[in-house]
Amino acid sequence: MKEKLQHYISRYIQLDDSDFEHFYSLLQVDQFSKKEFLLEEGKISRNQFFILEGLVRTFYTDHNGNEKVIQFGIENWWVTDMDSFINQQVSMVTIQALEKTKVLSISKTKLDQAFLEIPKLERLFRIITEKSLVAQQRKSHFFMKASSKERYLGLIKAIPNFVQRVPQYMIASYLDITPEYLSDLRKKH
Amino acid sequence: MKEKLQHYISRYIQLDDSDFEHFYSLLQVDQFSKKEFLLEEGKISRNQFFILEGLVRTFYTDHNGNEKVIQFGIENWWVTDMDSFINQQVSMVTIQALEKTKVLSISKTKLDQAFLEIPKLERLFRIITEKSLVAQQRKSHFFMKASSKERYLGLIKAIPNFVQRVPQYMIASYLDITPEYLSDLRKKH
DNA sequence: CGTCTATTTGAATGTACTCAAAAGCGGTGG
DNA sequence: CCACCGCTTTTGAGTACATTCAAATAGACG
Repeated sequence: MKEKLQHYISRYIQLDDSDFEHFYSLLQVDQFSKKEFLLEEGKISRNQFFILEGLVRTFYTDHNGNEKVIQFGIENWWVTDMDSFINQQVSMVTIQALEKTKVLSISKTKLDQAFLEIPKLERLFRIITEKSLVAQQRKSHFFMKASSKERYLGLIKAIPNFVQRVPQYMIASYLDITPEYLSDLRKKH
Repeated sequence: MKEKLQHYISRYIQLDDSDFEHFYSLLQVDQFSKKEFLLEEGKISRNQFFILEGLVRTFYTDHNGNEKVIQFGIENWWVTDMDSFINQQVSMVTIQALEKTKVLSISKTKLDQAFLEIPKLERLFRIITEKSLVAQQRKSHFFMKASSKERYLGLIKAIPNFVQRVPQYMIASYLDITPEYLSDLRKKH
């Protein structure tokens, strides 16, 4: 738990034990059972979550009342609605556990405090944010570039075992196609 | 020039004059004439650019040889291909000036140096990166949510005067529709 | 003024959607 | 342990949105 975070951090910056302990003391361990919400649409995202184990999805509800998945989050990922978290505005999205999920969470207030008290964290979160940005851009470009069939094949190639942990209609939603059409694609290959 | 950057920075962090001068000394003023490239596909993005004046587009070339615009950049924006810049990998995109464009540029090496010598810059770039991430996400979500007609209307509403500075086929490309279909949309409203 | 580039028009086509219904699957209670 | 219920996936028909391709028209610039 502690070690998982420490190991994660060590991939990006060097943080001595006392700084790490200090940071860790600002975090809180939380558990969410299947279907529970980490964040709900219409509320403000007060926390950023580091996933220790489990699986979550982020989705919004469109004007027809359909839930559209925009991201999945797994072990060793930070998740939140950045727009809501940073600007402390009402969120347009919901984050929900798809499995029993254990996280470390930190509030906006405490994170801001952490930045002041442990300057090295600025670097860590700069790097994490850069990684997120790159991931987000790669996703966008792939979606623009690829046909829906290629998107599907790309996904099962990129994270094969992950597809089995998630119902197909959520995969379809993530790929931005209807479940019916995904079913078609699967049949034809 | 100097003042533009200073003013921009002051929106996010407080930086004393000596730190600012130090940072500024690592920057270089560059000018690109219309159609010139700030970055070319297949090369590594060595620099990050702060646009002082002018207009650029970022695009990639798809398998049919069509150029697909993924972003425009204007005054007071930092542009680069983050994926290529951060990981110093070959870039998949090209950045081109659409007008005579004046920028401040900083190399990866110098920016890394700057982070070590002026720790406050970590915070500045963390914040800038967060802003970019949020902008990128807003764009993605809007594109997922809205129909192509809504995307067009949204664009001309968001940045009306900007549409006139850019040929229509680039707008179409940015909206991820064909120029023919955009022409249709415009006719019908 | 002529040439090159950008935009519009139109017809044929394809990709993906909607809606309705059937089939499959998994968990729960009797 | 089986039967049923609810949820998920598949199937199919009809349709809409957006594309391709070719050609005509308009616009910009030297």
